Amino acid sequence: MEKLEGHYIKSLFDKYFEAPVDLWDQFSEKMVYRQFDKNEIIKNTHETEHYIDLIIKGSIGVFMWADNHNKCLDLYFEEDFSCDFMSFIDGKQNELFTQALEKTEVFSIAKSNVNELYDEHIIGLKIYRAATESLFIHKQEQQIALLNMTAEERYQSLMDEKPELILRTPSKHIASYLGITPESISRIRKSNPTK
Amino acid sequence: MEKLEGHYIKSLFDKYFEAPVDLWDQFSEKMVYRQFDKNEIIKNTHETEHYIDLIIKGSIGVFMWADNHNKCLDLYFEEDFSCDFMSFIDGKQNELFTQALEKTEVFSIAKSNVNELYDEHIIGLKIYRAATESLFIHKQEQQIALLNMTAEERYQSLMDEKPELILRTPSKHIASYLGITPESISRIRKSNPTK
DNA sequence: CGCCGAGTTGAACTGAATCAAGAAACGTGG
DNA sequence: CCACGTTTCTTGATTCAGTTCAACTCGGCG
Repeated sequence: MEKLEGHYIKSLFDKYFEAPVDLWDQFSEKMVYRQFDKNEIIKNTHETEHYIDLIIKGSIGVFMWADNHNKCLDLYFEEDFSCDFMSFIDGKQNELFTQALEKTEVFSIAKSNVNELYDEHIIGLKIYRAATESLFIHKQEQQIALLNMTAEERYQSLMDEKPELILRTPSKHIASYLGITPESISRIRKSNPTK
Repeated sequence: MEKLEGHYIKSLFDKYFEAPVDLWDQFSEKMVYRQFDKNEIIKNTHETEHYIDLIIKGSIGVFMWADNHNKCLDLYFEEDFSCDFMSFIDGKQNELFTQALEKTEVFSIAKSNVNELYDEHIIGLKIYRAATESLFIHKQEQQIALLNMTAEERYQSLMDEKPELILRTPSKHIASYLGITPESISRIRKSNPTK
């Protein structure tokens, strides 16, 4: 797939905000197809994020380098919007980088085009509002998990919510995403042979 | 203070988004003065959040009950906007409650008025966009702190960034905000007599 | 075939929690 | 303003979840 179509985009956005198809058709013209190899860095540390990437195939992680380890802050899959939102929002460089975890295809929206959409259509702002709200809620859920749950509970919870994530993602990334070591993941799996 | 004035509101919002004073004057008419006693519950668990509260005096915490403890997810002070944003955004009840930590005065904006502002002025949406973006960034910073820093480092970092918070807030709340126990806070303070 | 990164397993260690008990601070009513 | 009860804070002893370090296995790939 190298060209997007309004109905398809609409179906992706409907969970956030419903808008007429012709708007999405118009919107699709602003999107650029890109693809990345497995392990390719999409946005490196100390670069500014210029794109929101809609994942068509593959998966992308947002990482940060600290204490000689990559810490995974978020994982994105098909139909997710992947982005270092922190940098995208404030327009600054930071310590985060994004990396394709598999061979990955995306449709990218440049920040300048996003801004243009806001100015042209109030609906663009409403979509973006919905998106940032959903980002906030997801982050708060991560915070609650880290504050209230043990390593094992966090793993179980992820397993229940996104079992396919567990299968497709190297366990070292899952480990750092949950704030634990690969060794601990390994032990949790052993002690709990629910697949 | 029981009535707000455009220039004052403008000064509060300018860090998020700049807009003309007359808009803020108009906006101020939608705000209602409320006050709460120390420890008064503002929004209880299993209630829906209907307001964003601009704190004029005092402080407010967002808590959740889990494992026989109140876990503090956020602390707000003068000139902050306090809210259970999770419930405000999705309009649902949840496990969170908000509580005044001191005698507290706020100007509240009802959700219906916020929505009205969005519909009447594109600028209202832009402000809200800025606010949700800032919420996301703050939450991600909390996530990064929990993933990368030790209890002591988190305490030090909070001390450096908001020393007045440490002085005004009961340490049990600071403890749960940082994801540690009051006993550990006490030991950290002892071992590090930087005030 | 041999290498190399990823995953596993074991043993020792440690940061922080838990449990328990006492001291200090707070506020409420007399 | 003081006395008393309640809550918060401190301190110590113990425990434990999860890390660290190190050695080994496995599977994929050049």
